[in-house]
Amino acid sequence: MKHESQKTPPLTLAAASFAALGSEQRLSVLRALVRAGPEGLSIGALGDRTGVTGSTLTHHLKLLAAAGLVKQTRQGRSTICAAVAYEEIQALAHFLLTECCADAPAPCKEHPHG
Amino acid sequence: MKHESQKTPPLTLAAASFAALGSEQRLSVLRALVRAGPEGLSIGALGDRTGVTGSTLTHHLKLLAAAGLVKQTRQGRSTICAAVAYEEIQALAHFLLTECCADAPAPCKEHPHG
DNA sequence: TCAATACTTCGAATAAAGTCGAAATAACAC
DNA sequence: GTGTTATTTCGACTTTATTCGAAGTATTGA
Repeated sequence: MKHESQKTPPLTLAAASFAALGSEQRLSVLRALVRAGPEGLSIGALGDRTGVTGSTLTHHLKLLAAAGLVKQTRQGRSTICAAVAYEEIQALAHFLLTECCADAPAPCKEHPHG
Repeated sequence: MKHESQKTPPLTLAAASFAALGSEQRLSVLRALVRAGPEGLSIGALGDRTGVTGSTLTHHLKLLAAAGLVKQTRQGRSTICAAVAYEEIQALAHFLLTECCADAPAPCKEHPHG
């Protein structure tokens, strides 16, 4: 933990973020957004791609946005969603692994500590 | 990320793994195991550390084991649990990010592809 | 053998998520 | 203004998860 580039979210937020990823529908939605890159996709386009109903999509996207995995912006009458998963996933992985082997009798060599 | 040993789990398993991480109780249990390192902890020791009831712990650990995040072995009358989260988390992150920007009009430079 | 320990399984209660369609809102075209 | 498109909110319902205690299964030690 030399430089502060990696920040670990608090337990509650980390759990909420993992939970947001813990649904097949939301996971495929997020993957579609990751594929789409920074320009994102509208809710409608996501519906076309995933076959999920509009109101359900709105609901899922709100969860993903609350978890910080997706950023939403209004553009005319469309809502454009873009994944910010890259940084988030790194932070989540860091959250889980940052104290790896901290209580172990011998320090571990396999797991590089941040 | 040296050789091609990064394998991406199928959608269903990935979602189940993320869901297994999406509970504060399970997340703190797993973090205790990550802290404990490869020697792991018994269910009883986990109960002492987290204040979770035995049968509930058994239930949660089964989920974590099914997701491949924890490995359980019987040792006498104790069940020893150890995190295998490190590799799993890398694989999950890879699952989400491996096709990053694949559909984007311009290839992205920020996100290194596996 | 009997009793104690360490978990696991079972069953049932409560809580939370997921899903949908219909009505509501908001932006645009005319 | 009216009508169309895109999304959101609402209300109700179904499904799934969480949680617990009591009873059950191994394992060990006396």
